[in-house]
Amino acid sequence: MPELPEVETVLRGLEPHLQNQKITAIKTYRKDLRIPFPKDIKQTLEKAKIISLKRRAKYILINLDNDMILSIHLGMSGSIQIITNGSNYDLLKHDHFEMTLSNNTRIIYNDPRRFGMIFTLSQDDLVNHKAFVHLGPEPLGNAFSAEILKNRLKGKTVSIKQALLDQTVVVGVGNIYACEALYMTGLNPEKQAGKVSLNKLEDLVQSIRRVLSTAIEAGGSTLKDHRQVDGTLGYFQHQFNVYDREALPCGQCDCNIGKTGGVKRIVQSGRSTFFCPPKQKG
DNA sequence: AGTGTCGCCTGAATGC
DNA sequence: TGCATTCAGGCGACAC
Repeated sequence: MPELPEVETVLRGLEPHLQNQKITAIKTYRKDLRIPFPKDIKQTLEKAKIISLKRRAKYILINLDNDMILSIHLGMSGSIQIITNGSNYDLLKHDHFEMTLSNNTRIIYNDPRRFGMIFTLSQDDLVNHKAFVHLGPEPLGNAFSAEILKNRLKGKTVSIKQALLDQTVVVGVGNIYACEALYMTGLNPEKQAGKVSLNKLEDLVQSIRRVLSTAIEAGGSTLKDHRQVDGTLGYFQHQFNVYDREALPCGQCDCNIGKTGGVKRIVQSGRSTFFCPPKQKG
């Protein structure tokens, strides 16, 4: 469930703890997540120094001074715990990976459903690695625009909702923010992707940018709150306009709910879509 | 190449 | 109470 904003929030939470630290120990508590841990992960990471943290799509990329990158994907249920100053911590069920740093901080990855991925790659492989080579533009970057989107949607017969979830179209948008962005744009999620006008796509691009930016801001405050309670970084709860609000009023509701039935839930390609029919006719 | 479906995985919620 | 079923979803694999 972590989408771009949650991943970005986790990254920002990790950054101050990881930057310029040396990795002193790596432990794996099982052999795989969604994919196996690299066999040589210990050798690759131990003794390396962390230079910087970046994000590409929903991947956290930790750049090391040995020209390698540690890539972490939270999948659907991944979260990260930061234990500082050698505080006591008993491993929990589903803690699968642990990294100890020279500042005596422990970074612990927990993932009940194990849809996440942890792997390493070299800087040279970044461009051509199969996880990254087909990815579309970053929605918050300069390379994302209505024209680009129009181009990528050309001839697509799938719904605009499904297209937004397609990583080759645009990255970082998952089920929740796809629903929210379409609501904000007043676009019907079932509209054919290739038939959305350039004008509407202008609106959609702005909506995607806004919904993601707002969520990142919300994540920032969540981060503060979380740090006071414990060191868990991961998915955070947020107020949505339509997502998970079946039969309830939408965020900007001025409809007669008795008549309209409120937010509608449909299933597209096996995924729930929530939308407000009167407001999303486009 | 584009599209549709399935499987991975656990825990919460629901059904009988 | 207890057991079985359904659902959640990011993303790769696969079939057509």
